[in-house]
Amino acid sequence: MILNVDLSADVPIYQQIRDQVVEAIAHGALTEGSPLPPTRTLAADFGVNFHTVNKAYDLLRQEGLIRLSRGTGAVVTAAATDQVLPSDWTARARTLLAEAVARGISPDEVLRTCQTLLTSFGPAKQEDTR
Amino acid sequence: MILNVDLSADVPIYQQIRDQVVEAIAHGALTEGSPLPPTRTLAADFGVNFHTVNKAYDLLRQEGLIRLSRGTGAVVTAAATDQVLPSDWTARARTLLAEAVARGISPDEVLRTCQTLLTSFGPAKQEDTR
Amino acid sequence: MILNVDLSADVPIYQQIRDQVVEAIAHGALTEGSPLPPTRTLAADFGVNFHTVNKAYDLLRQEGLIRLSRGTGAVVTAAATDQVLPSDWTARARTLLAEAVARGISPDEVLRTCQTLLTSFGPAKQEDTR
Amino acid sequence: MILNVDLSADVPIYQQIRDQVVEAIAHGALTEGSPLPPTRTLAADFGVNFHTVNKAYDLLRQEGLIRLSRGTGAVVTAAATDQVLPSDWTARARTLLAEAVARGISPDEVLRTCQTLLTSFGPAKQEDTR
DNA sequence: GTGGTCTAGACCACT
DNA sequence: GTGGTCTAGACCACT
Repeated sequence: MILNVDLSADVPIYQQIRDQVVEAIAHGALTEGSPLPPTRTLAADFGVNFHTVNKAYDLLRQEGLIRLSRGTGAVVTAAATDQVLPSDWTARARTLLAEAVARGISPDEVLRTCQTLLTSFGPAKQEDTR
Repeated sequence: MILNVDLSADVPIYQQIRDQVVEAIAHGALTEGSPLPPTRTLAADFGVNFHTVNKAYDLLRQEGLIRLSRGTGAVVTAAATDQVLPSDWTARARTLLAEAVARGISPDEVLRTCQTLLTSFGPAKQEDTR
Repeated sequence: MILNVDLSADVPIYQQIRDQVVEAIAHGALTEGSPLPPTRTLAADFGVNFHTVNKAYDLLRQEGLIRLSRGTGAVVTAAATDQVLPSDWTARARTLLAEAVARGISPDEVLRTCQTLLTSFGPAKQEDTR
Repeated sequence: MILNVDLSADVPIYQQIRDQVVEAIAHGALTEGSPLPPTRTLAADFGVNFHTVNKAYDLLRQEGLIRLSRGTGAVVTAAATDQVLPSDWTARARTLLAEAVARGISPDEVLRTCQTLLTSFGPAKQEDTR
């Protein structure tokens, strides 16, 4: 897993780390049981404060995507069993999609973009077993 | 246009108002030139301070979705002419979609949800059944 | 003189009219004594309210660039005799130039842009006398 | 960094603060990572309400020039990487320059003034005379 | 009558 | 201790 943080971006660093872990899980680069780098290692790599990485991991834990334990470190949790999108996700999606449409982009074009983004996730899961 | 604010939600009230205006524009409930309620009127309807509505309107103005002038009040701006999704929109969409997939929802299911949300926007204009 | 107003722009229409008259004078398309179109004519051409054009003309009058009289209509005033830039102009220029530099554009590049804009004004004054 | 606000000027106080921070960045008095004074401290210094400073900082944040976070306060963002002047900047510059020329100032004189203003920005970085 | 600005003061969220 | 949000109320600018 390769993470990149942009120290000068307007998105908080902990949020960037959280987002990239989420995307890595979606891509299948991280699967159930995959260990995440120790917070201190990651912090050293990025040259950021240890607490910043800690905060990202804590966010992911709150979202139920990773498990933290003293000995084992951080590992990816099994995907949730319930297959319904939480209503707050739908609300955020509605607003985001509305934003594009309100700016004059056609719904078709927006959907195509979503499809492109989604297909970039799916395939990785069929872990190539050569 | 029907707006609802949830005073106890963790999303700031001004953001909720902004989001709902964006959605109303996407739905076609508000179109180019449509007047928005005066800040103070809307504030009274919601039982919130007019400054809160003011901030929402100011956000929308900065996003180029509405125009504000003292005498005339707030009116919806024409949709932008450029039809490309800004890269920052795509980045936000990528993260949001990844979040659903990382939670174990299948990409197909996520796409269907997006499609449902999007069709609730577009059709309003094609609704004439002649 | 050809004026264009963008009804959907975020810049107020009266401001757009004012700006374009200023630019026409700078270009030499309008010189001392040149008549401006009657406000009602211009308003009809643009499909805007008569008061909007009126406001633009009043702004120009306050700036000393045109003269208004009931019979004669609006005519361009002689260029001011004092050849110094008012301090408030310099202040506005300072802020505008600083904005570009603060965003990482090199001062040289900014100056070149100013020069290009300025040379587009000058030549027109040598009214071709064929 | 030395800031001055003129309470009796027609330019809003929050705009004056915003402009001066922009100029300080252009001058190199504030560089990437430089902390800005806490909103409440600055407000006390000027004898204005902290909300006024807040609005100025919020503007700067939206322009991407500073970053705000609760614990850390306000710090200057890295300069943008793209080196092109946005078209809206050029439009504003065109109008401003036209204004000077329309008042009878020679384009050469205007350009010289721009150059003087610009050289007051750049050199701060090259000032090391080793 | 409309939005725009500013003051004053409270409480909250995050560090 | 820092910014973020919200309320309450005043006065101003422009239509």
